Amino acid sequence: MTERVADRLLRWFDQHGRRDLPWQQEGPHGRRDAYRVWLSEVMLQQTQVATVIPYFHRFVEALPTLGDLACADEDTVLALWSGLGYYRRARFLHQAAQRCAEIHDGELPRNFGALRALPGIGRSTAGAILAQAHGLRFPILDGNVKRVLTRYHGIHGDPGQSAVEKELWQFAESHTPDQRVADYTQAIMDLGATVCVRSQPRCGDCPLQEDCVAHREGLTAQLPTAKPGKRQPVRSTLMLILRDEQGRVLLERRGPQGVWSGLWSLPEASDPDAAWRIAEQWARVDDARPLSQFTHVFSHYKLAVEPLLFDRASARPGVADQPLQRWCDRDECAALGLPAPVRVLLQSLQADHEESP
DNA sequence: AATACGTGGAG
DNA sequence: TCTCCAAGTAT
Repeated sequence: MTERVADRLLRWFDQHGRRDLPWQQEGPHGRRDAYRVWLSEVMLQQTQVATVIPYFHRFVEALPTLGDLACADEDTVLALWSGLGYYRRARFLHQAAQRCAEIHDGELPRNFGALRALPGIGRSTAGAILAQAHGLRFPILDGNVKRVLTRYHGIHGDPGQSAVEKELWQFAESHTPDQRVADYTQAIMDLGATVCVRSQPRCGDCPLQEDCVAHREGLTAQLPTAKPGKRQPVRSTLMLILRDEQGRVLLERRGPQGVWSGLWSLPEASDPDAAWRIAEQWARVDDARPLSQFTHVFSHYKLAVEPLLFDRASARPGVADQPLQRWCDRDECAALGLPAPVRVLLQSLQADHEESP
């Protein structure tokens, strides 16, 4: 009889697991802080550990408790998230914190149903929080676990398909032990992240090698089944950089729908005529200076961006003040959530502005 | 069920 | 340069 999966993973974890991640540090009561575990789990959705770590440090330093998050401005939250992507996560996180303040006595619930009902917390994240923060026996099924389980059990088919996913959840549930659930959860993720990696897995170092179907049948390169690729459409936009004498730039808050929702970004136009109509409210159209174009890649399309710089712009009398528009200097930009390419664009411009004023 | 939703690193 | 996709969730 082969030793069960959980015991092999836990033994491997004691030797090779990651125990120094910032959200694993125990609080004064010898228990992990559920707020930090939650924050880390949300940041880690579709995002790698190395990317998350600096954002996590910055975030908990600025907003150390769930109460701090609940009371924070959305702009503050989005500024802390700026560059991490999938900004809906940040908005949901903020909303969930406010809901905890209102109906859960200012704490994250320890009940699966209540947790799952909070915005941005799905089945896997709810399980991860309960397992990591409270040691409760709940399975998780993230990308790491999917990779390990599809290979170990030899499961073919796109893991995004509901039938495949259902089967994976059943295996995830059945492997989860009663004891050391937090360590087990971390162990299977660590195995996926460091040994059972997507390309060229290190099967020689794997504690599950002896009865892994994919290893036995030479299928590690075929599993998990890749999802059918799609060609990404290309959209294009003009971004207007309206800059006044003090180097302040006009920003607009984006709506709640679509990409970069809730972030502050540059005014955009689909064609030059539309760009002139916007720009002439603030600047001389003659001052238009095209900057070098670039393409920004999203998960589902590409965006070809043509930046247009208008110097000597300023607020004009007669042009209605819009609450969704504001002129921002460098410090104000730093305090707002900006799309990554916009932040880069403005920073490069800032350097330029300081060198040759 | 299929799609929207960011960004950066790896190969 | 290009493809793939990483600690998923919501609609």
